[in-house]
Amino acid sequence: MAARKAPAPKPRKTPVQSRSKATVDAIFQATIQVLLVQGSSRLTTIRVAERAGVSVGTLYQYYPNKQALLGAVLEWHLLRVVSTVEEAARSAHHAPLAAMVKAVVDAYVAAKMHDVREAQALYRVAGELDAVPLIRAISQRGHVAVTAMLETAPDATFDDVGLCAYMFVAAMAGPSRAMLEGGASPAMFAMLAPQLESLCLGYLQREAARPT
Amino acid sequence: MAARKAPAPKPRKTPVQSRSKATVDAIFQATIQVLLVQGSSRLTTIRVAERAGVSVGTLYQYYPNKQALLGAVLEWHLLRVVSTVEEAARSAHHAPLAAMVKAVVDAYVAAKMHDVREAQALYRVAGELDAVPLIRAISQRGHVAVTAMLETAPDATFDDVGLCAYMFVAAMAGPSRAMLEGGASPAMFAMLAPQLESLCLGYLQREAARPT
Amino acid sequence: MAARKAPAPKPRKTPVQSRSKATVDAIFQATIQVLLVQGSSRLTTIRVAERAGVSVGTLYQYYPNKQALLGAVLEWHLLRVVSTVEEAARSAHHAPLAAMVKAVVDAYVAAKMHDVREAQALYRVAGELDAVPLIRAISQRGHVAVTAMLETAPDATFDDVGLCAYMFVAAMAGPSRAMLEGGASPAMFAMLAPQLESLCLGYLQREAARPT
Amino acid sequence: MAARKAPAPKPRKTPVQSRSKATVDAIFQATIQVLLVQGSSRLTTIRVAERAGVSVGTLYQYYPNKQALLGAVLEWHLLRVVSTVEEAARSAHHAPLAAMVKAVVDAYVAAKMHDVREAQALYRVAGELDAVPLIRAISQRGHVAVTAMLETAPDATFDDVGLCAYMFVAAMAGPSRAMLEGGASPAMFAMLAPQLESLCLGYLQREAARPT
DNA sequence: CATGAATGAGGTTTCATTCAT
DNA sequence: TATGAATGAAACCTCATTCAT
Repeated sequence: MAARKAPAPKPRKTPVQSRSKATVDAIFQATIQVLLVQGSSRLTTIRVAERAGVSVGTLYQYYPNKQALLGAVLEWHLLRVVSTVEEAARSAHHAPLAAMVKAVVDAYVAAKMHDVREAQALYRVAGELDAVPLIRAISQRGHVAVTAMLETAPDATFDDVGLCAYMFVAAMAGPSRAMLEGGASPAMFAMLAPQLESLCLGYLQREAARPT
Repeated sequence: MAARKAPAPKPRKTPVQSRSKATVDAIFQATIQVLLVQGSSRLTTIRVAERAGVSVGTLYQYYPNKQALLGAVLEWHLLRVVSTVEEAARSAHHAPLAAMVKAVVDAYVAAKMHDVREAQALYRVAGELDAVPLIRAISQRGHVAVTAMLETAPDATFDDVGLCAYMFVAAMAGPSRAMLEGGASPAMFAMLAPQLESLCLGYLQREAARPT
Repeated sequence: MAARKAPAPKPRKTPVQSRSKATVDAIFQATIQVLLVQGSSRLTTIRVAERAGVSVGTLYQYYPNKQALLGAVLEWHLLRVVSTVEEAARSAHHAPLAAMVKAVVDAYVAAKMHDVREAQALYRVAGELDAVPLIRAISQRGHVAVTAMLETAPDATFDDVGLCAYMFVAAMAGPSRAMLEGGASPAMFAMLAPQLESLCLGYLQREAARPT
Repeated sequence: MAARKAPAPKPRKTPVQSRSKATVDAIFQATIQVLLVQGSSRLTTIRVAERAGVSVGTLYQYYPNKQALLGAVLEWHLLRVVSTVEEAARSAHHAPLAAMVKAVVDAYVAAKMHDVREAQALYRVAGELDAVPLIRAISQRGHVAVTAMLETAPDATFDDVGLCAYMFVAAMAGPSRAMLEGGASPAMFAMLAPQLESLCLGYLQREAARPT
């Protein structure tokens, strides 16, 4: 499943003229729009170009192929989520464990839920790409930030901070995706953040309490 | 994403004859094989038929179209996972909370990790279908089983057992998928089950301790 | 110029049904027709399919891509020419040198001029293919046949029969192509065969007369 | 193949300024480079312009379209070859037949083999153009020069000098191309010139000896 | 004049589905 | 009933050419 896929190529041209800048932006936004409105199976280069108000040829001036385009959009999305988490983690340094968890969970939920369907759709297309390296690299940033934060907790010390940070971040994804994929009700969504806090805090407190 | 899709058609023929049964099985296995070996974008009806050792025509005798086939395969996979969880839950009735969690987590991890890549690939194609109702229905069975189990816990009572069961089941998926998608090391995989236990037990104990 | 090119793939399906046989034949003939009527730059798979009276899809059932199709047509043409030469050479064993030359030249000119424009067009497309191995292999057959013939000449012996055979065959191509490419008049074409005889016979007699 | 094609347009601007001259030269060289490095099917105007260090727009200032460019490059190449032959022919006036042949063959082989692959590639693109008139016109110059030379031969007279000159020049192309297209060994290439001499001299001597 | 972004027709190829055998 | 050849819409991508800057 990995061997078949070529590494996702990068944009082929850096926009030097201002006209270009507007065009790439339009293509970028159009990709997300088509993904949301039409679904991943109807996401074609022609439709993206049409929605962006440019011709297919123009699209291919900036992205050498469909994969490159999708890769760029996915990266942009992941970066947005991870930077939100990074910032939250940084702001919670030296806070009590419960406050740390609340800060990170709130940031994560806010970022993820902000564009609920966008996230959904992007995870779908990620499968067609060889997105593993990208996802891994960006996740790494989240783990590093959360690890650094946990190490400053005044009321908890961990045997394996890295592992705890990994589980912390990964745990948030489970119920989030479950609600997205299962089409949960607004009432359920309202409970997501507090429940995630409970989930992660319960875990971290257990791990902090463990005998070395 | 949902409005566009017609409800997934059902198999058009119930396998009453043993020959039919064998054919359907072959098609099932072939679908998964092609998905794993060639990837979702190369999953074509002709390739499935070839791998199953039948003709395309025959395939279309059993499934009116590609969606119906994928839906059936996905359902078959989900049922296998959920029934494992159901059985584990049933067998842990009246056990202490920690034992319950261990039973369910072990069953879940065993079932999920058994066909690691199969699960991955199927979730991918699930996006192309209108699989939400199916996923919701089958998840529901898992929640019901876990809810029933939790209600018999001798050492814990929950304010909202249904919600706790939901979070419990959903939480397991987060780190599991994270490891699959991120291509974790064997060492990491070895820690999955105990860590999931800690995660879920920490959560459930917190929730059980809460004041009503 | 060689490294860029993948080896021309072979037909992908052997026609087992009689309907298939007719289809491949039609596609084959259509390719030549389009090449002649429209020219090599207008030779598209769609046009070939249309002319063959089938759909593009059908064309691709028999040839995995355009190159494979062109390769097959080129091979067929070359085989026709070389087998004509082979037969002529075989029939002239033990004849006097002049008769040998006349036999081979006449056969060559007849085969080449038979489909003048076809030969032209095919040499053009050959450049887009990696046709070198094919051309070399088939030329080899011609050289072998002519070498064998020359060795039986009662009135001439050669220092290096292989080289002489090579030059003999290659020499015929020069004026032939010149007339084709230069668009010679019918009067010129009429002189081709006798002139080629003179050319080749002059050469071979010189080489036979040389001191070892 | 001829009726479809409009007469190849001429360059739209004569290089009077030195900057223009340099640009035209750069475009010429770039065309040949792209042809050799990327192949005729990847010979695009943008690639030529890039390699020449100018913009497409500039390229179109000098040549109204791609055909005009290719025509100009082909003409430039052919002129170089033919002028070599002309010079050799002129220098061999009044020499014995054997010396004439040697002079012309050596010049031809030197010119052709000098840019072996260039010649090959150009003949390929020539097919896409309506290059027949051009090729004929330039060949004509070669024939005229050789005819003039042959008429001064002190040791031979020909019934139809024009025809003999035509065959002489055309004959050289056969083995030359055969070696290029067949990818002959260096040993074979070393024998090309002497063998061509033998071929052409044999022919011319036969023709000179013929009874009127 | 030079530039290079934009165009869009057209080329190659794939694949779900049908239907004559 | 099973077969697999045939279909053709539709996907991806390229490239000669134009024209606003």
